Amino acid sequence: MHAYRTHTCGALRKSDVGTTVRLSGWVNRRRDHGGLIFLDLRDHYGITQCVIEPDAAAFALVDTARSEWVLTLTGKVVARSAETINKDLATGEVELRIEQAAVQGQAQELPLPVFGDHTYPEETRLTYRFLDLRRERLHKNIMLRAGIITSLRRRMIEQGFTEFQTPILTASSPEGARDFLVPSRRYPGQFYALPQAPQQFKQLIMVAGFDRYFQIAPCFRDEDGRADRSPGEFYQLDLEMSFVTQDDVFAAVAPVLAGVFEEFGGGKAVTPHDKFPRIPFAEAMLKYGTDKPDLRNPIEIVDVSEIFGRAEVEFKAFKAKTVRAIPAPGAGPQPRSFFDKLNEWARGEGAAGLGYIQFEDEGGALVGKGPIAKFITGAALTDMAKAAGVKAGDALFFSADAKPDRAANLAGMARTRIGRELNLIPDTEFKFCWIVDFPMYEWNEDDKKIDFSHNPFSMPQFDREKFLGLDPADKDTILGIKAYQYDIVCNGYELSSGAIRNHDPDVMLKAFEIAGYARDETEEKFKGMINAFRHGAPPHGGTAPGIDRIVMLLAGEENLREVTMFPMTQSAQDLLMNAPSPANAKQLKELHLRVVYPEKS
RNA sequence: GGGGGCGUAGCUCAGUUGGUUAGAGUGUCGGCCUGUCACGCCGAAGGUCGCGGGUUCGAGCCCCGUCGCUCCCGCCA
Repeated sequence: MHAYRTHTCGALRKSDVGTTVRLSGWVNRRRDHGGLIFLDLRDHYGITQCVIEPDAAAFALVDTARSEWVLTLTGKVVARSAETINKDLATGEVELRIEQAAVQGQAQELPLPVFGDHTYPEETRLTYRFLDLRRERLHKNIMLRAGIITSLRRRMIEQGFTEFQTPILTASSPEGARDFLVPSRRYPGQFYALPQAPQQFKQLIMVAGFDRYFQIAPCFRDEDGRADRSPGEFYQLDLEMSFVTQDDVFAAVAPVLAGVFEEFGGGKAVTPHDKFPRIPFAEAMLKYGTDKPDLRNPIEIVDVSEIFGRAEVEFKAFKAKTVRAIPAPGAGPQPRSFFDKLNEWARGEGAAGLGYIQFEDEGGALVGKGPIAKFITGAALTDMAKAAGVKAGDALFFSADAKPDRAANLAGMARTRIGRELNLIPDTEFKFCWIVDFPMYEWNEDDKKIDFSHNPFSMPQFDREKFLGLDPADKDTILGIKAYQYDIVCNGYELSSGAIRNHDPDVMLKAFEIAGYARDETEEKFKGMINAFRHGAPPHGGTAPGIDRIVMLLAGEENLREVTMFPMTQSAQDLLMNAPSPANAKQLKELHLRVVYPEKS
C-alpha cells in the first residue's frame, strides 16, 4: 500500500465499500462524541468523513488531532445508512472506518480558520496566505485562473500563434509608468529595468520575421494599486501580428476572449465574438462619460448644452457650460432623499451638484417637477425629454461644467451610480465592446504643451505626407488626429489595450517631435526599435488583454487579490515573504549602492 | 502625495452620554456524550482596547500625533 494514499479525499464512492484504503489530508472539521469521533479529511480533491470508535487501536492518537493537522488514515470504506448520507458531499454515501492513523504535521492554534466562509481582514489573510489558499473560495479561484490560462494558450495556439519568452531584465523605458530598477553589479551606477510590458520586444519579434507571437507575460509597473489594478506586477496575454489591419487583430482576439468567457462564464450571456460593438472614443465619452463603459447599464447620456443655452431658459448656473443629461428611468416617484443622496455624492466628487428634473403626466401633458424644473418649460422641456428619451415617471439628472471633460466624467460616474441605485445592471451577462479611434494627442494644460494621449507607438490615422508636414503650432489639427488604437471593454472593465503600430521611422520621429521630443532625443531613447524599423519593418499590430482582470470577472470577484495566489498589499508589500526588505552591507557594496533615507520632517 | 473607512481575546465582532471587575460567538484547554456533518451540554483559561502623547477625579470612548490594512483621487504612455 502506498505510504500516503490509495485514493484522494474526493474519490471514494459506494462502489468502494468493503475495500481497505488509505487517505491523507488536512482535518477540515472534528466532531467528538466522546465514544465516537468524526474527522472530515480534506485535500485538493475533496472531503471524506472518517470515523473511529474507542475500542480501535488508533483512537488515542486520533483523539489528539485538531483542525488542520495533516493525517494519514487507513481503514475500511463502509456504506452510510440511508439517514446519515450527506448529499452535500461527493463522498457522502460512504465513510472511512479508521484502523490506523499517522500524524504527518501538527498545526498550532489557527490565526485564520480554514473551515467556513467567514471574511477576515486583509492583513491576516495575506500574512497567512497559505491558510487562506486552503479555503474553498480562493482554492477555487486559483484553479479557475489556471484553467483560463490553459484555455487561452490552447486557443492562441489553435489560431496559429506561437509563444515566445522575452527578457525580464531589460532597459528602462522613458515613457509611461514608473520602472522597477535592478542595479547592475558589473556596471557601477547602471541599472536594468523590469519590463512594463514586452511592448518593444514584441515589435522587434515582428521585425525579426516571426509572425503571430503571444506570451502569458509578466508586466512590472511601480505604481499604486487599486481593487482592479495590482501594485507592482500583473500578467497580460500579450500578442502581436504582422501584415494586419485593425480588423484582422479584432478577428483574431475577439474569438479567444468570447470563447474563454463562454467556457468559464457559468452560463452568463456573452457578446458573440463577431458582434462586439465598435464605439469611437468620442462617442463613448459622450454617451457613457468614460472610455470603459459598462454596456449592461441601459442609461445613455445626452448633451443638452444647446437647450440650456436658449434665451428662454433662464437657468443661469448652466449657461455657457457643457451640460450632460443622465436619464434615470422610473426614478420619478423616488423620494426626495434619493435625489439628495446623489446630489451629495456629486458634491463629494468635487462638482457643484447634480441638478435634476422629475417628469410627470398632468392631464396628458408632460410636466417637470423639482427645484430647477421651473426654468425649463414648454418647448425646452419637451425637446429635452425627446433628446434624452424620457417620459412621465422618469427623472433626468444634469452634470454641468465649463470644462467638457469634467462634465462628461461626472455624468459617467452618475450613470454608473444611478444604474446601480435603480438596479438596472443585470448580473447575468458579459457585454463586450471595442473602443476605437482614440485621439493620438491631448493638450496638457499644466505645461501648455501637446502630449501623447495614450500609446506613443500607435500609427496615426492621417495621410503620411501631410503628417510629416505638420507644424507643431497647428494645434487644432494635431489634437484632432486619431490613432489606430483600441481597447476591449467588458462590463465596465478595460480588459485590453492595443494598436496598429507605427513602423515608419520618419512618422515616428515626427510623432515624437509633435509631442516635444527633439529628433536626436527620440533616436537616442528608442535606438533599438527605430534602428530595426530602418532595416525592413512589416506593418504590425496587436493587443494585450489583462489576465488577472479576465479571471476576476469570470470568478465574480471585485478585487484582484481574490484571483492572485500571492498578492501584495495595496501599499506594495508582500506580508508573507516580507518584501521589500533591506539589503545587507555586502550586497550594497557589490552593487555600488549607498542608501540615502528620506529626511523626516 | 491627498481624502474616507477600519484597528478591542488566537479569530470574527459588540461596547450606550467619559464612570464599578471590558462582553458575546468561535477557537483553545478540562469534563460529559455512540451517528454527527456549523454535533450537543457543563466549566476554565485567554486583553499593552494598534502605538505615543494630551484633556479629565476618571479614557476602549474626547483631542493631537503616528503606524498598519483597505476603498477612492492623483498616478497607471
